[in-house]
Amino acid sequence: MMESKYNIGNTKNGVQKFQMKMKPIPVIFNNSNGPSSPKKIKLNDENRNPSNGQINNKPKISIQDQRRNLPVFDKRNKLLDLIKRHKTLIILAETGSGKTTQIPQYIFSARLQENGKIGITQPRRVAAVSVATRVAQEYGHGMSVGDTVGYSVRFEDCTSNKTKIKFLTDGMLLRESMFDRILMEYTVVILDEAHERTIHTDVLFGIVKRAQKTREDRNLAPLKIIIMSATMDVDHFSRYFNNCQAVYLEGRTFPVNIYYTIKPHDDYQTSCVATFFKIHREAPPNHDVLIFLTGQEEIEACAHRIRMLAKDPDVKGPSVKCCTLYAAQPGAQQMSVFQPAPPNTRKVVISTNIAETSVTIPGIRYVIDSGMVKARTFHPSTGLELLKVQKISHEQAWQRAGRAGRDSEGHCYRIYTRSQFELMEKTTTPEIQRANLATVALQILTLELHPNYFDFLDKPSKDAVGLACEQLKLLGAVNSVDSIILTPLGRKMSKFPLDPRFSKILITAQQYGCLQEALTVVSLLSGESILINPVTKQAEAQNVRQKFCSAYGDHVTLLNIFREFDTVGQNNRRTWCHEHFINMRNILHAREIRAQLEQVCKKCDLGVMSSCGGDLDRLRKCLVMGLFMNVAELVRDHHYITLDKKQSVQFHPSSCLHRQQPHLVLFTEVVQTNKCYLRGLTTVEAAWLQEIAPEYMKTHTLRSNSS
DNA sequence: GAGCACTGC
Repeated sequence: MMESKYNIGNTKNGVQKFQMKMKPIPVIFNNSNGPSSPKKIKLNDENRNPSNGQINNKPKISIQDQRRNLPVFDKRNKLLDLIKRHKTLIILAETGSGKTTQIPQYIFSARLQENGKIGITQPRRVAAVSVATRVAQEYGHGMSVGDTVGYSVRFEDCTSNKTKIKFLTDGMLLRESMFDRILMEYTVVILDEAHERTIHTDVLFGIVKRAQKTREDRNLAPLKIIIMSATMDVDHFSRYFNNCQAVYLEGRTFPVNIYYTIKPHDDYQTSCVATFFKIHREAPPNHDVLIFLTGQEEIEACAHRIRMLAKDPDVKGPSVKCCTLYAAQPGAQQMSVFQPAPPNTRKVVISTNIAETSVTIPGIRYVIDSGMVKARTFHPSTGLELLKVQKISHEQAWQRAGRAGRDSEGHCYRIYTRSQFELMEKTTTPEIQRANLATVALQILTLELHPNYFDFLDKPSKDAVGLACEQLKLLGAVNSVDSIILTPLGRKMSKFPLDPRFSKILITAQQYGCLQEALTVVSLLSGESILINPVTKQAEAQNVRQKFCSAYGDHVTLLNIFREFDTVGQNNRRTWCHEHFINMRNILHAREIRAQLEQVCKKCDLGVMSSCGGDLDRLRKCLVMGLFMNVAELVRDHHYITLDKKQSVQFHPSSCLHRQQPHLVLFTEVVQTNKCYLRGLTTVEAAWLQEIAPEYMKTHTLRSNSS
């Protein structure tokens, strides 16, 4: 049997061998605490309530008292005065200041929004929904969400004509801006969590700045812009917004003691385990631990080691409840992280960076920070995506440490030395500088601007913008790479919340009579993977799903799975998904996406919902319409070369085609890990390429024209 | 025959 890199195998030998090297050498930390954080961290008054009020055994304090207890409360008048006087304001606010829930209410009570709405963006759906719900409660007077206070996220618009305070995801405001580029619905726009620098917020910076100027020039109702951020680097934001005013707001979190290792540790996984047991011996049982690692396999391996070691009679300390947390996990498993550990038990959560910002786990007193993260980067010169384990930035390190100080004083053990820390990057590279920009370029073009001249806070590279424009031209969204005018096809493409290549597939599906199938495939590609591949039951998962596999490849296989799922009755779904190793949350999500895309198709007058039934050539040709620049041909045994950049690649082993070697395939993506792998494959024929993408084929010739 | 961090429309 093959041995996994991380020794998860359950063979007797594996475990025994594993146990031999399981007692990790203790990691020694520097005990002088040093600065606990570059930010000012203030200790809570005993009587004060944490703003989120999650963990609190003290008598209930009224909502209005809680509001008054927030640090931002004392600054209310000063803030309102600043907001009144400045058309753009940066609010630098620490965690726990209450900025997100309070500032919109202050503005509203002072009627600064006049006849318009206050829009507040959040990078994540859950945040937009939960903050809106909280503010509606605080606002009181029997109001429920959707009245004065509402939210708007994908698939869920909870607003009415009475709504004045509207929380929405940054992606949602970006989409709104494509219908009204000067955002006349709003008189105040607050871009919250700006320091996270999501690709959507970055584009919005340019859009609100421009909207403000345009409204000024045309004597329309002014647009107030408020940027709320936790970053220390205000100057950068301020310069961009014409040297606007910035104000600092202190927060309320508990002190976190930081420990660095005395010497560097290359095997950060083992060091994390060792550090956990050091804490485990010393800390009271109800003090929980959060460990940051990089990925699923590593996390499961680490969990296995901790569970094994915890059973060791030599190990001192209470019993251990070990949970893992990563996005690809089935929902139920994720929930167990939030359940408190039984009495006299220590909970340890091993997580990816999902616990950095997206998920808050109550009760964490200790954080162990490996200092590493798995990140996706994009290389515009090759068009290649790279998934790579790399060092985190200072920003991320402080964010991780802060997770130990949510409810009370905490501790953070960094599995790196102080000098290693000093060498890390200060900030995380903004997403816009490491992503495929095709969608962003299309969005900018809807504003009749050229992506080369868009006013970015931080410009993406010329290569990246060039590649995006080139792709849009190949797809027919523009007539030339310099054009700022979208073709009718390009305008239609911009209506879809999709990568332009996928929009193209849907728009042309009608002419191949396979819109139904195209919708299904694109929805499945657009959401997260529906396949679950547990490390220990991989063969079983692949066997049971074998019946769905198509000789045409992965896209048709996905279609088969979705079609079968649709025939399963509501009551049997959960069992069916479990038996077939299908992620139910993700397949239901894909179905939601499908419904939304179908609506967009109808709005674009794409005609009746045609189906190709069993004639799957039509679907495959239709996929070529959008993905002709993603084609690879066989050169020798299992080795392929991409038509576009002549990159040497292989099929990813998870593909249902990986044992076969068709002459020509199209792929959804190429990802470089240890090797360059193609994922999401469909076999195609050379003649189709000539027929469907004659322009492209003029500059890209196949090695062999025999198909 | 090997491994896919995380959001969002």
